[in-house]
Amino acid sequence: MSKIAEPELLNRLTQVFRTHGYEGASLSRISKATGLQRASLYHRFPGGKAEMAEAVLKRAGEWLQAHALQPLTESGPPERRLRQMAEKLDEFYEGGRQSCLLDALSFGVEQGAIRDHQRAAMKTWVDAIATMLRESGLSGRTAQERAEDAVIRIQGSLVMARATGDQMPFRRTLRNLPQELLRKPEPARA
Amino acid sequence: MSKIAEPELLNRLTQVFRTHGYEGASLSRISKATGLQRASLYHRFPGGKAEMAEAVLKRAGEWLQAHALQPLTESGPPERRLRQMAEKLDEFYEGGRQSCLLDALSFGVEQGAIRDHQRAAMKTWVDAIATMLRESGLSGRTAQERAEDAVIRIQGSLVMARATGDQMPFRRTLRNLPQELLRKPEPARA
DNA sequence: TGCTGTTTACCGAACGTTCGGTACATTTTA
DNA sequence: TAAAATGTACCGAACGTTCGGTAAACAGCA
Repeated sequence: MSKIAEPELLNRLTQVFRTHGYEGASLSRISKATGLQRASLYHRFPGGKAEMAEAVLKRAGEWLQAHALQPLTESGPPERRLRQMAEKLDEFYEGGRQSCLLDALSFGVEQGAIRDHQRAAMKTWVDAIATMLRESGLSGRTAQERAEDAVIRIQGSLVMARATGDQMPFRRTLRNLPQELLRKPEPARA
Repeated sequence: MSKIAEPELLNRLTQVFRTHGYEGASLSRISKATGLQRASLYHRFPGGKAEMAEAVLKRAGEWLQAHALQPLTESGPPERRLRQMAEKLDEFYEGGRQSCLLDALSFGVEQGAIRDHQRAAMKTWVDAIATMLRESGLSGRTAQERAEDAVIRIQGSLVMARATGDQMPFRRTLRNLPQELLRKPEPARA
């Protein structure tokens, strides 16, 4: 059928968007990365670049859901479940060498489906962690804040990794994530 | 002399780069935002867009150094100094509504002066916090990691703010920053 | 002071290139 | 052979950049 199969095509598209952002992901670059000419790309994605970005976001979201978030809902000690998530995130972001699409595609994209998708993905991610933390005994409010904190730390360490070229902070963040999230809540301060 | 003075010019340039990233900051957009025609921009910045981005980075770095990092070196309780930094960061990022240039300009920019500048800026920032934490009694290693953590949290919460449109996580991150950084180090775990 | 040459700041128009996108012919597959 | 997938050739628009030139401020000197 296709000279290049859908999954691999999406892989390469993802790579381009992650590296260059939305505006930097020109059709020339995409064409070069995928081996498909402009017209062939428009055959696969009649909606053009916007549809490519959406497809890439959708797929990344599905992968994360299936591999990183799904373990959170299973049985076993909470710390273990969080470690599984961290492991998958490490894989997804290639140890900090790859950017997050939610960051890369948040510049220059005004509104529309892409923005909506981003917002929803972020919420899904936070909610999944928060739900798990609540089931582990944390209060609703603490669980929510820590879940946000977890995503914040991951995103921030990816930014730092990209800006400095050093992946260590990212890996350390992932490693410390489980215990940070599960630590005893400190009493409210004066 | 100038129809638009240097500081205000840089303000508007900063705004464009923050919002759209490097590739998204087209000369048309910059021209519209500054009120200067393309050619006039090249009078101010003979090096073109790259020089504009550099100038913007330089200025942002100087502002942060003078307003957010300098208080860290002064006298007074550490927590108070950190609160002053957080206050200035809140101002700089307009409560989470503005992106960080270190993030925005990290896509699509291959290498060269801009990349070097980013790397240096990130290091300066982390070092300033780490030095202060060390002076507050934290061990060198803990201080370094927590300083990285601080920057990570700020960057991450900005990403989240941008992706979700909600500024609360950013503000909460800033508010909690001082106590998070100064809390007693936990003993090494099993 | 008045004159003159230089500098500063800006602009309109155009440069060649690349952008995202399309019509249509050709190849591949079933 | 019909349909699906890909390639060739091209479009108008926008890209970053440069050129030639204008108006005003500034300089030195009589």
